[in-house]
Amino acid sequence: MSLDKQWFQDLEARIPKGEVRTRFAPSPTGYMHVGNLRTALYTYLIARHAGGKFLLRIEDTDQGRLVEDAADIIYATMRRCGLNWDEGPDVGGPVGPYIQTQRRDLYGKYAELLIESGHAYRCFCSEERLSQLHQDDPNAKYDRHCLSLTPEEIQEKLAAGTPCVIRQRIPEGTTTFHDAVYGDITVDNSELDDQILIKSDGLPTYNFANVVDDHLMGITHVVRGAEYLSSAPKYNLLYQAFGWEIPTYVHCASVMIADPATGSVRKMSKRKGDPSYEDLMEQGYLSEAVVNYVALLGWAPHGALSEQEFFTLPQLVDAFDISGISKSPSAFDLEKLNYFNAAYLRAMSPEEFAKVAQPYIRQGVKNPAYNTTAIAALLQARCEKLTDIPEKVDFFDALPDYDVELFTNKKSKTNSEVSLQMLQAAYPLLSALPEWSQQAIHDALIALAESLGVKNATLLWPVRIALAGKTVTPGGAVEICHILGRDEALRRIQLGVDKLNQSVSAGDPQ
RNA sequence: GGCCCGUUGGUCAAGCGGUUAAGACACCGCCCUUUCACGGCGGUAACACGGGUUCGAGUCCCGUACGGGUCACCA
Repeated sequence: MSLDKQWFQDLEARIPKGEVRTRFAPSPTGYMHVGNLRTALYTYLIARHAGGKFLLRIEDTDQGRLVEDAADIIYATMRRCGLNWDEGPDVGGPVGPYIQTQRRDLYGKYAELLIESGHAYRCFCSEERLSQLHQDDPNAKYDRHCLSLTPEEIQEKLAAGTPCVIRQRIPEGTTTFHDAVYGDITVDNSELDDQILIKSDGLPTYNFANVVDDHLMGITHVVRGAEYLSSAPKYNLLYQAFGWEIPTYVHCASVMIADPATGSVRKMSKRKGDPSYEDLMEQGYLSEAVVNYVALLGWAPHGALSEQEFFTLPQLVDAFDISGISKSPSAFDLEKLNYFNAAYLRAMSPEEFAKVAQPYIRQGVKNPAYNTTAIAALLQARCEKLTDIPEKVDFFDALPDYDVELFTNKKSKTNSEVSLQMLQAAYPLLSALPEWSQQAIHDALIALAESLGVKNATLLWPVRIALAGKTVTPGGAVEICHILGRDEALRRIQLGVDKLNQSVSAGDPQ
């Protein structure tokens, strides 16, 4: 087979030079995992920080694992996180196509190049033979059975249509590669297998497609999970065999999660029920909060910024630095994400918050008479995530069947008898209030407490219990009273009076 | 098991030869207060272990232990 030099030259001529170019290269097999998201984020930040280009490439060479619509989920997630790409499957670019199956013809030609230069060879070994080899010694590498085939034998098998793969020929010696996070790493080539470059279906393996595409797309920084650290030497050998410039490797340690079952940490895994980005969104987290939190899982800014922990995406772009990436795995902590999310919720303007909270409030409060904006105002400082909302506000629709014991609170100095007196005093006051505003209700109740000679809490505790039927509520007695409206508020207070009357007349001990 | 990587409080982490070893989450206490929060103040808690190198080591080197990764026609 003769190779068309011009074809290669044309392809190479398209490679942009003189700018930082990074790529996120997911395989479309499912959802965006937290570790993936972080890798995508760092990849994006490195490019943007340097004023370079960020590309998206879909690695779909495994026909057996394709998942319908998985690529769309990736696009949507990336966009929602603000990780916009300059080149990619849907937006095009100078070095496309950006989907590997659409580039399938090209990998074989490059593999052919390697065969010509002696860096690769065809292998006709059957799956049976290979599995037998593996059975004999599970740790064995390929025995290079096909390396000794003569050109005639190869032609013969090819002509006969024997399925074959192309393998990388690993040379003798040692290989050293440099990683921006881990430094120099040297391995003995005897540790390296003659890995398959082109599968028998003609498609490249991940390792090969990655190298070819990264080169052809002008990628300067290869950012990926640390699980690829051990295959990096094979990459270097491939780059060297082609005579290509080796990119800067940036390997990122795994994202772990505490496993309550074992009391230790393990790698995050969807299969074990650990949340993906999509799950977190469903659970009421804000995308900005997740991105901010995830950025800090395995990276920290240096110097003056080392105490800062709240970053917008543009601020991350500005502050991000590869040298701040951690070598050791870090654990995803939902508690801390909650903290970030709560902080983001509180930092929103009341209008913004009311807007995002509205659907969640409506899950708990169906009655259209109740103003969701007013309820939102009470909620803003009181929830860590949006999904906390419905159960916090359900008492507006229906007063729970609460226990009379709730009226007794030591700190407020209330018991059933005191509460009864308070409610009986509050009822006519509220009933006669000329204006049903929050201010008017507040002033009237505070004045009542003073005239009764009790502390505010002694009056307000029972009122709030009667109105809400629960000890913990968003907002105090005044706010709830106002939102419920006069009729409903009075009805509930009367209900409280009745309940207390029964209890007191029954002679219940305090 | 071979090879590679890692190890600062429960968690995220700063530190890059000389510090009383930052800060944040969580936890505890106090204050504020109309419940719960929010906010404010304070507190408990860490350099895995053993050898070196050095006047001096969390910081450098070597072991040990523990943890992780990887050894596919998966990515």
